[in-house]
Amino acid sequence: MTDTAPRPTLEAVAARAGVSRATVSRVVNGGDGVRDILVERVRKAVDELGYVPNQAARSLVTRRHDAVAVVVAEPETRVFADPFFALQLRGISKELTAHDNQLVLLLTEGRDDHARVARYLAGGHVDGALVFSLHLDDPLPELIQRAGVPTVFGGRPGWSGDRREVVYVDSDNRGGARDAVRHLAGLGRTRIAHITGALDQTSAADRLDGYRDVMVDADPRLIAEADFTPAGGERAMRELLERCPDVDAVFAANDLMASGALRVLRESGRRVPDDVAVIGFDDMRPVAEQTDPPLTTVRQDIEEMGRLMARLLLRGLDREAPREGVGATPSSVVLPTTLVRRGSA
Amino acid sequence: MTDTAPRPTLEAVAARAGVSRATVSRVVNGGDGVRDILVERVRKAVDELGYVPNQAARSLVTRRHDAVAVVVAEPETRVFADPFFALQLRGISKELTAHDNQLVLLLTEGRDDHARVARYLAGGHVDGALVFSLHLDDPLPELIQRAGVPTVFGGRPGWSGDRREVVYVDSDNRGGARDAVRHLAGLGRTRIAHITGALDQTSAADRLDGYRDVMVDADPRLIAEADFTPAGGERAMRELLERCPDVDAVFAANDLMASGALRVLRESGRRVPDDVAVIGFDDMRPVAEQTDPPLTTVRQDIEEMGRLMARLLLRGLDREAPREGVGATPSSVVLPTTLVRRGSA
DNA sequence: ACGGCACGCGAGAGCGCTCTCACCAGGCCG
DNA sequence: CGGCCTGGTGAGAGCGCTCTCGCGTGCCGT
Repeated sequence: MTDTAPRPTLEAVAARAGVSRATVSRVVNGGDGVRDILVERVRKAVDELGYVPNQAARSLVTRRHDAVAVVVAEPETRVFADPFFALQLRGISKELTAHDNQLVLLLTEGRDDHARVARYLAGGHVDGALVFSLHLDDPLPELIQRAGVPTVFGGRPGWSGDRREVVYVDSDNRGGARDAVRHLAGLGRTRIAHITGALDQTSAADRLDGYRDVMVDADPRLIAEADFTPAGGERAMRELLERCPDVDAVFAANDLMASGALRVLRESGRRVPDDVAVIGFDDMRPVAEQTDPPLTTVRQDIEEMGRLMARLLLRGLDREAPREGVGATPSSVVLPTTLVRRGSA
Repeated sequence: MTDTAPRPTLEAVAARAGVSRATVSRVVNGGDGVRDILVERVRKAVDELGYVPNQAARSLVTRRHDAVAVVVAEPETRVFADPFFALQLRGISKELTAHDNQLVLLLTEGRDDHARVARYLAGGHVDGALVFSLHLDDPLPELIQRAGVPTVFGGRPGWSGDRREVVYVDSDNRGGARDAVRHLAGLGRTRIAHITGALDQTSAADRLDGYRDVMVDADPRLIAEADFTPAGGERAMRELLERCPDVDAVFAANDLMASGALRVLRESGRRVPDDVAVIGFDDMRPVAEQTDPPLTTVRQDIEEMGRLMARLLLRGLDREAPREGVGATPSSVVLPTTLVRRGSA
């Protein structure tokens, strides 16, 4: 807990290098149009003095902050409980760091915080925002969009976004689900059940759609609604066994629920995968690799999603590829998933 | 992706309210010493114009940022893989938000990033830092301390800190370990083994110390070194069974390793807890509750740790309890742990 | 040889805010 | 009834930086 020493200013560096403030500024910001001799002198002075530009002063005039807000809505929910969040953040962080941007984290708890976040974003403290919001009825995305801050969403927002373009990055939930179910079908399974996630989240809804794409006229009793939690998975599995004792495969909308299902199946005396094949979603390593048997699951590249979100946002901010018409208004990206085969299917 | 509209300035509000900039500033910052009539007028003008203070301009003069950096070193390691991180962050976020501070997240990957972080902190962009660094030999804590930024560490840093006071928040790892081992002893177990965490982390070392406190002259073969991962736990458990087939209890330094140990014990035909009792550490719910049998473990209040770190830092920054001599220089805090009994011991 | 034209550099005007200080009322004391 | 405080207000000087100008210098063309 020490006090900050008085920091040298541009003026000080200028004096030491025997040039004007303007020249120091030029050097510090790239040094174009300054003779090499002077550049050298200034660099030396900067080093000797340990000069670091005052970001506040700079932002005041440039109106740029080189900072991006990451908004995570309602972290009580699943995002926060699993490594998802950490991985996305890591991807985001890497990308932002590579472009010298800071990451300002805003976590919201409940509706009261929405206003706070909106105010902060509208306050122009950051150049843009990356927003994670899971629930269909979450008012946050719209609030943010209205704040007029360039934004990229993590996961397809439930909200349709007027006519303004909403940019998001998501996994191919539907396609991944299709792959999973097709794999089960390819194994010769015919009574393939689905344990859904919380259906007020687009990811859960999309995975259900993927399931239906393949199981075109599936027995509706083969679909059990749950909530992405292990306990929910257990409950759903019990329901399924009761309704359809002949079930021979289960596609759970995430690994946590799949692990719950696995437990119930074992309790009921079913062998996995012999009697019932099980597939999860996410490829949450700590869970998927530790279940018995190890879980076959649909992997999504979480870290890459984060990185991509940041990249899209920065591109939109003209941080890279200034014009060229190339990335003027970036559009949403849906990342592919891959099926990871382990023991359970 | 919309552009930010031109934001009203203090001047504009002043004009509209028919007062001077100074008065508006006073009102915005608490409004002491301004007649109620004027306060009212200014508030109205602020609302009508949607005025939000420009933080950059404010920081420029106040030299305060109302922002705190959270530095997470080497997130490849365990912090990042489990909900730990998310929970701490949540605690930190809550506390910071309550005091109107922003959270700037800095994740470092490898040594190269150290300099970057140090530079950032030294750059005076934030008022203080909360630092998570796990490894004994990590140079980061020292770098940061030298940057002269008020800092609170998460977990006891391995580094002793010259003579400057190092402030940290930690769980009572040693005490928690003692409780666990005593509990096992209380169950009548005599051949109590310990699976350590990565011993280059203070938490692992402290838990080992706690184990030794109780098992004063334990058979050294009862101690197996591992690394906090499930695979490490499995390996260690196998070693233990080989070295000491008569082992009747295991205290693992975290839940992940305990889950691995559980698997190996089952494979070997041992019943838990009948033949071998098992205790973990952390109380990572998704793991501890899902093992078979559910894991008895030592709980630490992660979120509270985060909250406390933030509180200590803010207090050190004079954000609360300005003088009074009360919290002038906050000192480290070690939070108690509690034993959570489930099925495994 | 002289006018023009780069190019390199410095002077200076702000960016939007805070904060000190001087000023002007009143109300109080002597 | 005048001097003096006191509390409320406004004027103005910066905080450290960027960026536009305009002024020199050296170099080219004719």
